[in-house]
Amino acid sequence: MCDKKFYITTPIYYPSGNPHIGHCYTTVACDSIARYKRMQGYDVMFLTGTDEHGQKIEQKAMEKGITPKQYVDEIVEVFKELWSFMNISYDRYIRTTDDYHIETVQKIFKALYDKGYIYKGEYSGKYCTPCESFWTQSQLVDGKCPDCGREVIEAKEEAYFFRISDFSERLEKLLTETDYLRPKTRAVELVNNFIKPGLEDLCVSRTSFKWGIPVTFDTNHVVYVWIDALSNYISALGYENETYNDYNKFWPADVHMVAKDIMRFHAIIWPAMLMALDLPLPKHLAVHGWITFNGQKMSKSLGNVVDPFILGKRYGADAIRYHIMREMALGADSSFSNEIMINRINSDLANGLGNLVSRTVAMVDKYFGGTLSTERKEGEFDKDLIDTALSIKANVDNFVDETQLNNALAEIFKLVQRANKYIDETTPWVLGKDESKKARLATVLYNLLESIRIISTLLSAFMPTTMPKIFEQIGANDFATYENADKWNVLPLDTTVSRGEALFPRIDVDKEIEELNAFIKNAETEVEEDEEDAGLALIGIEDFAKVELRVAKILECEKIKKSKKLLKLTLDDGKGQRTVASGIANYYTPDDLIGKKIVLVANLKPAKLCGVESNGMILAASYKDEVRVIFVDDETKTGSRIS
RNA sequence: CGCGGGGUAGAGCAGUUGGUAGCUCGUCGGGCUCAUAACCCGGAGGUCGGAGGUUCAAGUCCUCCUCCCGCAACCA
Repeated sequence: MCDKKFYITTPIYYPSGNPHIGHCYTTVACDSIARYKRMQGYDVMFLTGTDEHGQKIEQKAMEKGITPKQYVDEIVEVFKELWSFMNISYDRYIRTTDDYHIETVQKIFKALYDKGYIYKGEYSGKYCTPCESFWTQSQLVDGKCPDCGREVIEAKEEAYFFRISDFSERLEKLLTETDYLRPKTRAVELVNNFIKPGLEDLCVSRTSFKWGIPVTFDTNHVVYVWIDALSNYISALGYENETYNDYNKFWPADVHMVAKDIMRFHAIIWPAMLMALDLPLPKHLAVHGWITFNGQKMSKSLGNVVDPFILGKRYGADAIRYHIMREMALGADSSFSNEIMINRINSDLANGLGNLVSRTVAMVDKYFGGTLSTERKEGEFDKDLIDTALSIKANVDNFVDETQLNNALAEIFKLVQRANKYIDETTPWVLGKDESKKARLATVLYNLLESIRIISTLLSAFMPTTMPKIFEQIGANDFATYENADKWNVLPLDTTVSRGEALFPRIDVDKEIEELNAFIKNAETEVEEDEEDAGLALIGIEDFAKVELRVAKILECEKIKKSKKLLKLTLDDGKGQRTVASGIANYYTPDDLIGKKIVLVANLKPAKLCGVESNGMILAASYKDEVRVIFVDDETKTGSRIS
């Protein structure tokens, strides 16, 4: 029994689609830290899960004609399958649809209400009836719905609010004066953008959809995402429920790891909730960037979503884990491309580590028949190798504690390089030719085995599948412990090795990239098909007739200064001139357009965009990130109706 | 003047409190042959975005300019 505990969490993921490499990023990092801490003897709680409520899930389920619960059940299975595939050692998996979580959330909501931090108010927002959505003043575009551009009405909806503003000062201090936020550079951004302008009370309930946790004392309302999702970190420990009872043991969390898009909620709302509940705050919020693919943010429509299953099957889960963590710098985005990944796997894992093990074991096999003789002879170079080997554990410890996994790995690989160098320095193949140098040879190979033992022990948290294979090969099964990772002469003098398969086979870069690109192409095709399948509902001719399409000529065109994407077009619609703003500045220059004839939607309600009043829109075809305006040939009379 | 981050060798990045500019990959040359055509050593390659300023000394501090990227706003 030890009193060292460690609690680490991933966010709970939103299962509105299948998991991708981005989900892996956070989860693999947490898993490695969790494993490392377990190795160090901590009693670890590693939590992950899924956030399963909300309007979007409700809609998706409806589209598929199943219940929301059925819908999330399916996707949760895929998540769990992926975690199993990636060898994720979570201790607990929370689903916000679990009974105990619901119980906790309801109690928290009530408690905050009783304390006066939640009050019933009116969401006197702007409401767009067709979209069934509320918008804040700042979201409105010229007072109109940002989604459809129609008039919004002043509507009032009953809602509950959380007095988050009560905690402004404490939050600012938390962010700027403590090391809660990692990296801390983000604190400025948060404080300037959200705290300084004044925190608005947060709307924490909804009546517009039903798929959520009901407010016990007012069942028209369901608890909105903030309180529902964030509470998972304590409900999973049994806070205010009977299912678990290790809240006292594990709370406060040591690390919440999140991607930067949800930093805000974890940096502001979650601490505020805990303050309101009078609970201790988590120790650290580690924020990492996104994985970008060839410099672009990953997205399905760009067809660059990396499927972790495909990659894992080709290169092994550990190789993917390694690459993700090696590239991951706290806070920064890391670019992902098949080429970078393959090169990394080749140079670090195949050429560096894999080859080191291979050549060492092969030599023990070749010169000693697999079992080292026991006589020894020290030599130069030994000390330097041993010093390096014994120093890395402490450094890795520090990096892991600071959630700098890329640096932790770099530290370990310093020893890989040092050991490879040691082989060159000591030239064991020369020693092997001289029977009188057997003792020296045994020492050299032993030192290599010891180095590999330390390397593989420390790496076992990061690559849990492959490292045991190394233990096996170097005969270290009983000795590869954390305690031994800064000790020397641990393996028996007459240790026995056993050759095995190549740990990380070298990858043929060109061939693989070609094949991976083929996968991506296929994925793109599927997306296309999906989009076609998801076509709109049928309409009658009378609906179409409501749209007034006319041929118009572009008289003038200029960029709208305040905007990146908008061009301001002056059109002749046959009756007179009108101005239209169009988001095509990335695809066309004014010169491309002036004098051309295009199709105008003439009866669209006006809207103001970046200060320009737009009367209508012009038709363009869009595909992926390509946009082409529909031009009409010059003979067509300006102003003629299209039907 | 909305907020923030960044421009350092071909690419990707480190550079703490100002004091000889480093790492990984790539490239070129050499060494070695135990090993997964792997390993080891060395070279080339940077006026550290630009211009001023502070200083004995600036990638590192100050000012201005410029470009890029996020957020926000916006793709009628």
